[in-house]
Order: sequence, then C-alpha cells, then structure tokens
Amino acid sequence: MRSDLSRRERQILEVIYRLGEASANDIMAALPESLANATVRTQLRILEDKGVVKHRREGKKFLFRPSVNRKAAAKSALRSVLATFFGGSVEDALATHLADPKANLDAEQMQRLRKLIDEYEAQG
Amino acid sequence: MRSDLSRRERQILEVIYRLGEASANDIMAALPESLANATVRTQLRILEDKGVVKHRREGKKFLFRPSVNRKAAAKSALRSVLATFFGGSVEDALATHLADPKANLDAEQMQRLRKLIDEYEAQG
DNA sequence: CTGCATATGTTAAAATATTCACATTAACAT
DNA sequence: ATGTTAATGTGAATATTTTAACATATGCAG
Repeated sequence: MRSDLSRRERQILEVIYRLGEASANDIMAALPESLANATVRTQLRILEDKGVVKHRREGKKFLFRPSVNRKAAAKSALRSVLATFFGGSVEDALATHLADPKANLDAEQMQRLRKLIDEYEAQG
Repeated sequence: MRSDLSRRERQILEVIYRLGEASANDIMAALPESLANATVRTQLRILEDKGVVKHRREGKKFLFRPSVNRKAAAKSALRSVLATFFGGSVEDALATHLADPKANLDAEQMQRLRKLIDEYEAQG
C-alpha cells in the first residue's frame, strides 16, 4: 500500500481495494467510524487528484476503484510486509501464517500450496 | 502495522521494525529523505507516548525498539495484507510471490516450504 | 416540467501532524 | 574539575489533514 498517503487516505484506499469498486456511501458504510459523506468525498477527490483512484459514473453516483491494478498493488504490499517483518523470507511468513490458529487451511488449500511449489520448481 | 499512526510515525516505526533496535541517528540515516535529528526525536517521543515504542539507554544514547513484539506485529501485518489484497487466501499470496522474478527461491528454501506444509498437515 | 430525493462541487474553519532552532544534559578524556 | 563532543528536552511556527456546512446538479416520479 502506498506510503505517501495520509492516514485517512490510506484507510479509504484500503476499503476500496477490499470492495473492488465503491461509491462514497459504500465507503462510508464500510468504515469503522462514522464520517460525514462530504468528508469521504473530499478524501476521494484527493485520492483522485493524486492519481490513486479513478471513478466512473453509474446513474447519478460515482463508483471509485484503484487506478493501480490489484495485482501490482498486492505484490508491492506483500513484498513490503515480507521485507519489514520477515527479513524478506517467504518461508518465515508462511510459517507464521500456518502457526496462526485462524489460518485453518483445508485439504484443498494445502494441495494448492503443494502444486504451486511443484510448478515453481519445475520451471525455476 | 498499526493504522492509527500518522504517516511519519508509521514510516519511522517501520524503520525500527526493520532494524530491530535503533537510535535517532540510525533512523535518520535509514530514512530516504533527510530530516533534522530533532524531527526524528519528536516522532520517537510521540511514538513512545502512544506506547508503540520504548527505549533503553546505552551510553549517552537512546535505543528504541517496538513495544509490541515482532512476531505479533508480523502476524497482524501479514493478515491485513492477505485480507485486503488476497481475499484472505495465502495460496493466492504465495502464487503472487512466486510469480515475482525477484523472489528467486533456491532449493533449500523450497524444501523449507514443503516441510512447513508437511508439518502442518501432520498435525492439522 | 416541477418537485423531491439523492448525488456531487466548493470552500474554509478546525484539528492534527510536522518540522526544527535553541536549550539543556550526559559521558568521557584530559 | 573542566572542556568538548554528542546526545536528548522543549516549545512553538508552519504545513498538512480532516472535517463538514452550504451550494449546486442529476435522475426520476407524477
């Protein structure tokens, strides 16, 4: 997630990433604390000025989405967490995640993980 | 990473996480842009007031470290990225990471990944 | 085409964050 | 002890962020 954004801007951008596409009202509803509609729209305008989000019109409302595609943002955010907290080690990260009771992977998910590793090794 | 921190506070906290323990000067040096020493110390004081970091004295300098241990912070940061960008799916995250040319895992790392999965499955 | 409900546009006050100069204190060598 | 160097403490100006009131526009029903 971009680090040159203010606290509120980041928070709102994160909501947009989670929702994929969202109106000012959607965002307002998704925020943990209650903000005036106008406040959310101000932040959206700022984010748009910064080139972080874009919008399209649908009926009379604006729907906002990130202008950087999710994949790229995801890769960048993940790399950042790996670097900051795991010394860049994806193994450490996986170990941490698996140790978390909330992870709770089922057989199918385990199989997908195995397959990913196999495939990576196959071409490496 | 805590989301109730200002931009600068987050940036500085991230540096501290990367370094493990750091003095005001260490942090100043690690920052991409140049800030006055007093500025960094002000932020450290704020972070300490907020209970985010603590310090110990060594000679005449203060060494700061996060007050929340790295493991817990790491787990939380990772979960957040997974939720925001990968719909909570660690498989998607691993796939994204492996697809990144910069990842470049060696045989040993691959083996560690496999072992983690095996062990997880062994206990379920 | 008029009114109503629901959006967005604009602007500016208030709150918060950011910055750093200057003052003070601490360690250490002489 | 005293001077020197290198830290930390304090306070306050400046900049940015955050907030939302008020104005305007849009879609739609009648």
